[in-house]
Amino acid sequence: MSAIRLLVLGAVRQHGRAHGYQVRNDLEYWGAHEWSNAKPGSIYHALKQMAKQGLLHAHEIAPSTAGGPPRTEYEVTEKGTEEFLALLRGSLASYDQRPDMLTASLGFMVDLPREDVLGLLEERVRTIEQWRKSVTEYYTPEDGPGQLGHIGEIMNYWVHSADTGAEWTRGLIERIRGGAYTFAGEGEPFVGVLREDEENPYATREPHPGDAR
Amino acid sequence: MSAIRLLVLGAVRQHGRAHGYQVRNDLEYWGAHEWSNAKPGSIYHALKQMAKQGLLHAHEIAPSTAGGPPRTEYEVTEKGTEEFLALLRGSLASYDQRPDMLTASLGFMVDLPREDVLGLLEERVRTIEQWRKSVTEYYTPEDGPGQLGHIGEIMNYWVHSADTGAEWTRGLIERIRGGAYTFAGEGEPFVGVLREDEENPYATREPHPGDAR
DNA sequence: GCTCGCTTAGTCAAACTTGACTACCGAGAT
DNA sequence: ATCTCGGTAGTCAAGTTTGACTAAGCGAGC
Repeated sequence: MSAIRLLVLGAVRQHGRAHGYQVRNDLEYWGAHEWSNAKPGSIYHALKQMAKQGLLHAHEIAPSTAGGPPRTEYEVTEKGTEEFLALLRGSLASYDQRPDMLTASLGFMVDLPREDVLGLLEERVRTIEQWRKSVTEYYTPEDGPGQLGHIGEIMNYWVHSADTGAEWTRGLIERIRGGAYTFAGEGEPFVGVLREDEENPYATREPHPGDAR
Repeated sequence: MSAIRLLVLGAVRQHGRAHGYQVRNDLEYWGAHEWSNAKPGSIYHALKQMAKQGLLHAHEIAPSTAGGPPRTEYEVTEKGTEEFLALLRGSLASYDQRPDMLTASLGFMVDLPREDVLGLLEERVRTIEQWRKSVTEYYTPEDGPGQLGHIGEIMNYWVHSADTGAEWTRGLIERIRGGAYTFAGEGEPFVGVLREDEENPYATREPHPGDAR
């Protein structure tokens, strides 16, 4: 699964009630069009689909005063909140090697209590270690590792990714355990969306070099 | 773009001529259903689409002797070979953070001359360094990095990934420069597909732990 | 001689993604 | 007065992905 549902649910949730264009602007503000598949079509599709599945509640609204077609506003339902939290926990704890999911869940991690996040990240480290073990066991032929030829580089890459990913996760755990950031139930939450009247300082900027998506 | 086209072109190319089920078996042999979106539907779709676009040439074949519906055999056209090499070079040189593309291109890298691969990997390192620079410049606010809150962890993760990715690439460059592996034009190529009569030792195995795809 | 299950080979609908496109309004320029 | 331009809000067709499903032959067992 892509990060689009997590992102859209998270954006609507932070507003309380939001229309598609607002969500679209938030995701652009977060730079999500750079590191995920957050394009207009995907966003509107996700909104409609999740409304159909009862994760969002859609309010039909009269034409906006600012031009353009009439807009629909959405609210996250209880079921939607559950889904959001499940997606968030899942992508913090699992090692699926998808940078978009991890990036999105880092952005939302403060919506969970500190202790929960620590537990999930520890689970993540365990998952990575287990994955590493299964890879090295599985792809080491009986005749010794030299037999694989250049295919061994694939395993080498995977193991390197797993090791550095685990190392980074341990660093994050330490920082969080050391008191960094403000988590759910610890006071004023971090504000990560644009207010209705606020302009987006990151709109229409040039892409990063080397982005081949 | 996903890795499916690169994988399918590569598989057909190594056979010279192959039908869909053969490609499907190769990809399973390579474990590609574990680390990419190589499922039956995607494979057959890619074959048909690339045939329509002239990258593959389709031969209609009589019903197989082994049961099942009649099968279609494919051959890579000249245009398809160009596309394959372009995809391969592109995914070796660019930093798109997609493990499936890099994994696939590591598997096929020996289809290129050694010097070409070295050049592409050096380009990869430069691309990563440039990307890292643009990220750190862009996301460091005027008031100092502390202002970002937990959002700074996203940048931290990206930078960590970039640095470890560059380091790994430098290691690979060294090994290849040191004479490892057999590249195009250097003699007997590595055989990476199943012969028609060979059984697949990796068929229907249990998934790796922690795979959340 | 018949059924059950396995392998072979591929199809299909539903969902998702992509990039381009539409339609509307207001503000400033002509 | 009207024209065009940029911002607002969303739609659409084409392509891709997913997971379940089909259909045909073969061999083991009854």
